[in-house]
Amino acid sequence: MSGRAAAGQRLPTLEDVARVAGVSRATASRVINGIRNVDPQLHELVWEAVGRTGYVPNRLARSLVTRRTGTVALVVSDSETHDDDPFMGRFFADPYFGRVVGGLMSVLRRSGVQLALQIVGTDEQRTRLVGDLRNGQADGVIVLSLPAHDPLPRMLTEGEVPAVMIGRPADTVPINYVDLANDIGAALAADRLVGRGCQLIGMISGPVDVPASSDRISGFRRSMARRGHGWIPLASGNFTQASGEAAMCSLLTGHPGLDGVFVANDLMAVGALTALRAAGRRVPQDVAVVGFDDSSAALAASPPLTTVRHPLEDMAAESARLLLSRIDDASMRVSSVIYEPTLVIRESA
Amino acid sequence: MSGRAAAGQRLPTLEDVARVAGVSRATASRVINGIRNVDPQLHELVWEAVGRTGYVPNRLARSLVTRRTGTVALVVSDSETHDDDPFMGRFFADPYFGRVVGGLMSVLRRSGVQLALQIVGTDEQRTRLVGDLRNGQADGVIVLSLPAHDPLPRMLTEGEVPAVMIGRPADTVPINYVDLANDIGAALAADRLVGRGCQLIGMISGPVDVPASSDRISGFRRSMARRGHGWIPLASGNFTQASGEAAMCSLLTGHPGLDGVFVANDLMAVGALTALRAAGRRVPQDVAVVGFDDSSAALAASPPLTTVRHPLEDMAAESARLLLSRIDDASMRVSSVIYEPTLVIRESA
DNA sequence: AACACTTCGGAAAGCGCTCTCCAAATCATC
DNA sequence: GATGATTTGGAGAGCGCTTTCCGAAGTGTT
Repeated sequence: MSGRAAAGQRLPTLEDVARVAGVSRATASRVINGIRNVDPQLHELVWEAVGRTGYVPNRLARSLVTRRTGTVALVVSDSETHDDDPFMGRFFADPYFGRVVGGLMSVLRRSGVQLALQIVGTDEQRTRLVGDLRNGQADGVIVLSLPAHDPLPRMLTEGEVPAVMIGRPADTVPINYVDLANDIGAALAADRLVGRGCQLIGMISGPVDVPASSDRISGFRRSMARRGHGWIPLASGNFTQASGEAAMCSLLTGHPGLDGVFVANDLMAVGALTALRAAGRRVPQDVAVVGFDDSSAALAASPPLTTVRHPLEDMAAESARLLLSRIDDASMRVSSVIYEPTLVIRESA
Repeated sequence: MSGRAAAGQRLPTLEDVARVAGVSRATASRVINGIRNVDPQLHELVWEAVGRTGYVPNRLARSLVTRRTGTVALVVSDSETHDDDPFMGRFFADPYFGRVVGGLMSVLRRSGVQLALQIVGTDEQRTRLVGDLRNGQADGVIVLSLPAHDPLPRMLTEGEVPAVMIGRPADTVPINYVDLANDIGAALAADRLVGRGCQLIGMISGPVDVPASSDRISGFRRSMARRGHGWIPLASGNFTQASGEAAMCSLLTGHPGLDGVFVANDLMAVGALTALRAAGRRVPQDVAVVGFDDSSAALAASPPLTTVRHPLEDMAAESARLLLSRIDDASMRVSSVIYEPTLVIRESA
């Protein structure tokens, strides 16, 4: 049907289509883009020529003039690390990243929008990124910001690049974001642990300077205080399984009577489970454990983790929708969406 | 330092830089791209103008003429499913995807190459994709092909698009690929299980029509046969945890005396562990379990899984290197790399 | 039949950049 | 100092596409 140009040849251009159809380039363009009314007869002729030549519009050329690329960038903003730092590897291996991509794609695919992945580690890379974006490299960006104080969000707003963050920025920046009510999630965990009758309840947190983490800490503390637990033992890790195991050990050493623990993410919770088992504590009989994220690790753990469900896919999808409408309507005011987590009860608490 | 153009304004172009520096566009271009010798004085002038104007080259325009985008596409080729099919979500949530991205990025980042994500489900989308690629949408592609018989690899070679597959194509296609010696991995598992003294050994496989999966089956069968186990009970799942649990149940029903099982991936192995526990079997005392992948689930499982380590990041990195050199040298012959897996011994076997 | 109004196709001006070609300038050589 | 060989800067032709502008043709009204 479609006469593919012999491989290796110059590909057919709009010019070729126009010639074959016997019309001007302008008319061919109008037909192909469905713009304005075109005589049905010519219309037909053009499409036939498209079929015969095997024409495929060149997106680059089109973007150059329309100033629209049909591409959205997912930028992962990392703090300055060595190139060989294995951290990024760990980040990608964590289901977090994939869930975000999946959520974004579920929306972007429908709109025929592409996703381009960008990783920036240094300020120089950030500057270059913003420059490229202002130049129309992508129509907008979804930002996944890892460092506690990231200059990127501000750079983006100043550069007037349509952007949506997943997770609230640490500093106050007028940028759209989609976030989770981390404090509510922590309160859910507190409820469960206290409701179960736990007396001495500890917490294993993530790094204290990233917003998602500090919100979980403060939310947990506040909620526990309201229930008469004025002080709770705290150990912090870095969201990895190993750090969770270490934190659990230190918690157990300082407070042997611990009978409940809230862990700020599932991966660390799995580590905590290991430490607990090694210490001869049964879960949930001796120590109840509540995790956070409801990642696949929660279900795989034994016992399966009671955990705060983080609707990450939904949040990512929403951020994509937000970005898309922001791209269509530049005048859109900054608006953000906060999702409420729910508690998934399994066996660990 | 850099005089940012007021936001919302037209961005400075090469033309502007040339004017400010008092040279021609051609000279400015040459200086910026470091091409040919340029009078050191002009050189200086141009860079100064770049700084003063805050000029950032427009990649789109550049790509249009150079026919190089500095972008590589990661294509996930899926079989035709409903748009709302949750399968893709599961795929992204699995660490497999993230590990591939991480491996690719570790190489691409260094070369300043971007990664664009593409998902194609229907043949129409595949056709459009190849068209776009031939038009120079990306310099090459890394293909992650899911369906058993995917037309994409052949379309890509016929379209002369530089491509590297991760995982061997099911049909014989002259395309570069990076794969794992799945059969050797299966043999490693067989060794371990037999070496432990297991008498009745079963296997839980993935879908029988995808190469990675069938290679594990045939490799395991062959290796077991060589050790005197002419026939092994087989149940198959679809690589999900739930399917692993179900498969284990059916295996146990048919062969209550089972004392060893090789599971074709860790996620299913975790499911199998659950089924085993429910059936009152201790692991590894009653039944030894060997998984495949060494994903994070293996370490999180209890007991931690003995598993065949799949060096996915390394493979992805290698595929990126292969693609990059293929892009630089179009004449490069088809060449593939096969990685050998290793066995990671933990507690489950 | 003359007028204003609308509809529609084509010519051509770019979008921002690279790169070929040419002329001018520089250098070396005898 | 004249000649040829080599550098080096600028003019301008595109890359493939969209879109403005304009004139020609068609429609309807008095």
